[in-house]
Amino acid sequence: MARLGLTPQRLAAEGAELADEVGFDRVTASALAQRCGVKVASLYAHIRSTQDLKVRIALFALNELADRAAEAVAGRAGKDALVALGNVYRDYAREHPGRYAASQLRLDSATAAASAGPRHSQLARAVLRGYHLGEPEQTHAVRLLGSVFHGFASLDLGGAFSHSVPDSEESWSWTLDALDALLSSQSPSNRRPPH
Amino acid sequence: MARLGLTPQRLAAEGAELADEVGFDRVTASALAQRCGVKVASLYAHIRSTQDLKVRIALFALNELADRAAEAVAGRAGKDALVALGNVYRDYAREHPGRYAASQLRLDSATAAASAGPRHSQLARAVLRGYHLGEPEQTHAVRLLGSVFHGFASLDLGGAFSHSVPDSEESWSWTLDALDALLSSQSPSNRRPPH
DNA sequence: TATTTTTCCTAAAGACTTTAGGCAAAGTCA
DNA sequence: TGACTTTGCCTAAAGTCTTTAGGAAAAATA
Repeated sequence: MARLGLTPQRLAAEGAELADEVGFDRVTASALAQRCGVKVASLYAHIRSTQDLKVRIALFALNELADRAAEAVAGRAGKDALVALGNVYRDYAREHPGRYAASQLRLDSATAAASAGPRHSQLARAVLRGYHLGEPEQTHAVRLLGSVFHGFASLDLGGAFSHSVPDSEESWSWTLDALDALLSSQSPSNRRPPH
Repeated sequence: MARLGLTPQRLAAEGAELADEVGFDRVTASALAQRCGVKVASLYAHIRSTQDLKVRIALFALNELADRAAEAVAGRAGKDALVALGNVYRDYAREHPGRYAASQLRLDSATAAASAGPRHSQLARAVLRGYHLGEPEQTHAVRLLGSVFHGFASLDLGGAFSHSVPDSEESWSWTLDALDALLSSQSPSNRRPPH
């Protein structure tokens, strides 16, 4: 009965660790309680349900990922920014597979709107400033970036590219080059920004 | 005790239906048994475990998806083939969200190798024949296509593009145009194939 | 200090998974 | 056809996870 001072935030963070260790789909209230040195029922003072816990982990991961993305994009522009942003997603999926899986959890629209999701779009928009796109091209490009980054990270994480030549790494560089070329050619001026 | 003639294949198909109705993560042996008009324990004559059931549903979905992709690509070339292939994935995710989620289930490498996964790569390669890429560009392009198709379908399904202007549909057309342009520019001849 | 709130606990009910053992239907073979 | 084996379904039961209810002690508040 020594009180441990658990909070929903702390539980989300511990849950994120647990997800990385055993997989997001195996995060249970039982396992988390054990990890925190507490009985299962005690968790229900802090979370409403296991689903609620999973949502909190998802929000935690989305936020952490947005923080990293913001850090990577700051002070960079053009292709540098594009590569830095892409690497954040790819590296996060590799370093924190459980959190990455959590970040893909389906959220209801109110929760999604209050999540760090919009920050991710904003960061993609910031990167695209270097390519001088108008609307609606910029929005399309935001979605393309999201699709490629998420799709690549997801397939890479799933092992779709492993045990096969060439290296996943090479395809990733090639993909970033291709995206840069594509976005540059979409620019109204149709010129590459200065290196 | 009227015997229903269940088989692992039939259970996978019923499981796929169930996944579309309630979501892949809520597919349980209990629910499937109820749906088949059988007691839970009876399922274990056909499947080893719930995990085994999920794997079978995943394989079912991958196969069905590959069949559709093959059908769409047959008799088409160039951009037509690219668009047709992309639409298969996008439409499948929309029509069969549970099956699409199942198709993303992580499989161990032996199972993955025996799945329809390789057929998907082959179909992407077939589409890319129209762009006359050499190696390793073709492999990179296969991966890019996989990333974009999967990423877009996944985000679209997650509602990331809904309730927002412009329409997801427009971004999809734009994306396919962009991919076509990109692949054409990667071609050694650097010329667009005839329309 | 007295009171209220919070955080932990034990207990218990309900759902899902999985194994064990039994019985009758379906398939096999004289 | 009748005996034998196999198969597919059943009931029963044990284990895990979720969730609620109610109680006791620590922490916060007045």
